[in-house]
Amino acid sequence: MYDLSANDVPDGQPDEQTLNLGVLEGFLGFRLRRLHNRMVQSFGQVLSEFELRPGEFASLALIAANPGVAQVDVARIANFDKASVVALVDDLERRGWAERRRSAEDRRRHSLYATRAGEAALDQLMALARKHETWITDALEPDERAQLISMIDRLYVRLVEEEPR
Amino acid sequence: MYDLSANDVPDGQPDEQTLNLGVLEGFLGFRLRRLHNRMVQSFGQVLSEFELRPGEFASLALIAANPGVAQVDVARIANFDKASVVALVDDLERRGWAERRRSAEDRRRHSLYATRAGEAALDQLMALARKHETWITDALEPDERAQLISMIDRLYVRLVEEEPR
DNA sequence: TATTGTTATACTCTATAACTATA
DNA sequence: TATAGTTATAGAGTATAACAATA
Repeated sequence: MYDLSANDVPDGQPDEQTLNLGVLEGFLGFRLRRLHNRMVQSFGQVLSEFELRPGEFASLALIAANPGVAQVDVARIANFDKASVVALVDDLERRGWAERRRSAEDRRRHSLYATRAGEAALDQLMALARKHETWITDALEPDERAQLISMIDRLYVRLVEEEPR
Repeated sequence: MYDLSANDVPDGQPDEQTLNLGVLEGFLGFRLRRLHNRMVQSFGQVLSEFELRPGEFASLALIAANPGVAQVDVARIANFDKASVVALVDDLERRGWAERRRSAEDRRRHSLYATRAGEAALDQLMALARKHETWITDALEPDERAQLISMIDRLYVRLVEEEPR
């Protein structure tokens, strides 16, 4: 097993399997990038048959859960730029999984809806995604998964609400 | 404050501030991407005076903590591709913060060393980074930070060691 | 044959700015 | 004036493949 934490490798003789993390030890950003990167790769492999990007998956899920939602709100919740959502929804429409309808109340807005095909696709995708997530989070104790999500959300809210210091 | 969790928005009337996360509720990948993205942005703002990429920071820290380390080991620990490390070390050399020396034992390898200037820069960078991290993780309870890192590491090890399912 | 470092290439994700139509 | 969506563009991050030198 990889040793991913600090250790006592003497200077000048770094082991091949283990490395001293030095000042990165206890550094959240480093661990987060590393994990996120692996998860994107792994998730991509699991969904490779669909050739679906994480952003499309997330957008489809948000649209299905919030019929009539505007693009700008999808962007805000998923932390996308509104320009990125344009391309994501383009893709979803091309697949026939979602559609834009001009909002009657506010004609600047596109109300987004998942199609029947989109709902069906989401079911399939979720079955795969849930299996994948379960496999990963089996590395945690039963109650840690909810704890982890709670912590991630609190960190995210902190970053959204205030300026970096 | 943003409501980032599920709620009872009725179909067809999604609120502007809150959105139903639907199947994404409890979905780790989604939360992780959102947080990671914000942290990269925020960290970039904090270190903007250095015009330093997260990868350079991590590489410098690993090299400083492991004098003589090979590029391939930096890549493995930080989860970079070995080709990416070439560019990162190029940058560090250009700044005068690190240097390559051909290894005597294995002439395929470049042994990496932080320079005095590199050590000094790392001190400055770490002061800023630590301040930033402290500000963010103040959103957590005192013992949660260590818990979080422990969980992230266990998830990462799971992903590194086994094939996705 | 396998590994280390390198180069070249391409693709995804994201950021930004400018534009339009609507409010 | 401000907002929603769009377009165009550029940059960062990463993955892949091929190659030379070395093991």
